[in-house]
Amino acid sequence: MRGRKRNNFFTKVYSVVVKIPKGKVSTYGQIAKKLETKDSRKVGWALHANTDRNVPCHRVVNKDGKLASGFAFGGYKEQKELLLNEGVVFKDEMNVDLNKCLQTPFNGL
DNA sequence: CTTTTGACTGAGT
DNA sequence: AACTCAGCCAAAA
Repeated sequence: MRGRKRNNFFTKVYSVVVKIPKGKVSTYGQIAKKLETKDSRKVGWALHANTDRNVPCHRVVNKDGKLASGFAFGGYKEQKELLLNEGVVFKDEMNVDLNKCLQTPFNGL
C-alpha cells in the first residue's frame, strides 16, 4: 500500500461512517480524530457533498447531539425519521439522546 | 496563486 | 443554555 492519501478525503470519511452500528450515532469530532485530522468541518463538508445512500450519514450528529442543518437526503426531519427507525432516542426535535445513543469512540475500530 | 465557504469544536462570555 | 470568536483544512471559484 502506498500513496493511499491520494484517495478522496470522502472515501476515508465514508469508511469510518459506515462502521457506525445501527441504533447509534457518532460525532464529527470522533470521525475527524479517526481520520487523523483536527478539523471536524471537513467531515461535515464531506458528508454534505455525499449523496451515497450506502453511507449512514444520518448517524452523524454534532457534539451536542444536534442534527445536521442541511441533511442532504431531505432535511433534518428525514434524518430524524431514519434515526427513530433504528431505535435512536431523541431528546428534542433536533437533538439525539447522546447519553444512550452515542457510539463508543472508534478506538482502533 | 488567493479568497471564500463549510452537516464543526472548544473555550470564553 | 445561547452566543461569539478563533482554529482548523479540503475543495471550489
